[in-house]
Amino acid sequence: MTQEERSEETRGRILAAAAESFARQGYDVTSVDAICRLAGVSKGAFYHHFPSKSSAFIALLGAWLDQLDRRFHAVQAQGGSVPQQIASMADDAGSIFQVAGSNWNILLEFWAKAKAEPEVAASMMATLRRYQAMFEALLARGESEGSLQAGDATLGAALLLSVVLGTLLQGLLDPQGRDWGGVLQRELAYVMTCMEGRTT
Amino acid sequence: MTQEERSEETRGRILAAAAESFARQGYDVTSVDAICRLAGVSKGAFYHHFPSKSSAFIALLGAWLDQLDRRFHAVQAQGGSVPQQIASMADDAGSIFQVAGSNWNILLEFWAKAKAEPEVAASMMATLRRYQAMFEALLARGESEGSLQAGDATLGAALLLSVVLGTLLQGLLDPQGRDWGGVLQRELAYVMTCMEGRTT
DNA sequence: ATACTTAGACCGACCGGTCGGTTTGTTGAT
DNA sequence: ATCAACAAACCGACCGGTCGGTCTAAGTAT
Repeated sequence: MTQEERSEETRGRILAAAAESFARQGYDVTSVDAICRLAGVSKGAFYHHFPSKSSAFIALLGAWLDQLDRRFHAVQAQGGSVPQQIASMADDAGSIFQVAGSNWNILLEFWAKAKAEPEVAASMMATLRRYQAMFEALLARGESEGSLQAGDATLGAALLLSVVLGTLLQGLLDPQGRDWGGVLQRELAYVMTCMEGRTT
Repeated sequence: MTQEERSEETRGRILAAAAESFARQGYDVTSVDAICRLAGVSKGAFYHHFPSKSSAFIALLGAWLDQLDRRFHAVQAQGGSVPQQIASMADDAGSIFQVAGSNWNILLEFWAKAKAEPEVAASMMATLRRYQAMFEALLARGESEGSLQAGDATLGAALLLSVVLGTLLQGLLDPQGRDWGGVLQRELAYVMTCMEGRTT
């Protein structure tokens, strides 16, 4: 294995260990030593790849948002009517709930840290606003192609975002409570049928 | 001032200081010393009133949930049709967004800590399920009194909860972004008009 | 091919400082 | 006098980050 490959793998192991620890215990409770232990790596290695503990956190946030974007664009690339695309996204998001041991808990950490870490806050705000704009554009397109009469696209986009985030939050807080993937699909289907015929 | 009054006031000051610190910096970052400094009280006083830092956190969570319950019941006690009551709750929840410097940020801390602290997790799950049940009952009542045709009350209740939580989350992450109180009101109004005429 | 050099990857002991919690002492109400 | 209410010094554990040193892959000259 070349040096670069090895280096990249170590970096990846550190990030994976950090993600798991942050998701399970939270950022502050997780010590750098614990991350290194879990990654099977020394502290020196950690600080060779990251200048600080928080920089690893920021890196995770970036990777996470990138992955989200890729999912989003994959759905949009496959085409279809607007209601179909939204249903697709609901399926996609829903399927994530079922992934056992997935690290979506780290989302709570991102959200919680946003109020103290300006960089996290900025990322989160930008992401929220970007998705709001994307949903608005999607609804407007649906209106123009005739598959929707949602009325106020801004309000509709906010509603869709709220439903997704709210359901996600409930799923994180009460994972065993219900089949949240299914709930999200049905909620969005419900809202979409409303938007398919209305004038307000 | 009697001893008991003085004691109660000190306890209150500690709780208020803890709430503010937790909301602003987060639970783990906040030191007991910082709480005491903010409350103008010594460490001895803190550990006289609370056996541990986390017990103060749990006490705050309990107080918070109690306050939420009181708001909820106040709205229900004033009567009115089901759609009116939900609009009332939207107004009530919406007005909270405008309260400057309110400590609703502590909600993020409660949510984040739920994954590591079983007691917090249990409280959160129980609260979510209780409100789900209350919304279900409310929708069922609306159906029986003829003011609603929401269809699946379980789904409808989940939808309402998701909208509220999702909007709340967005408001916490991007407070300056929009008038979230107004957004919540309009979102709920939108959903309610859907529920007023439908058979699915 | 082989010996030598170099630079990045990695190790792990260590440090200054902080934190949750305890202990001991003091005060004021009853 | 007694005891709850508080103050303040104190303790041991731990944490983020540093630093001198080691190892090894990759280049270079021969």
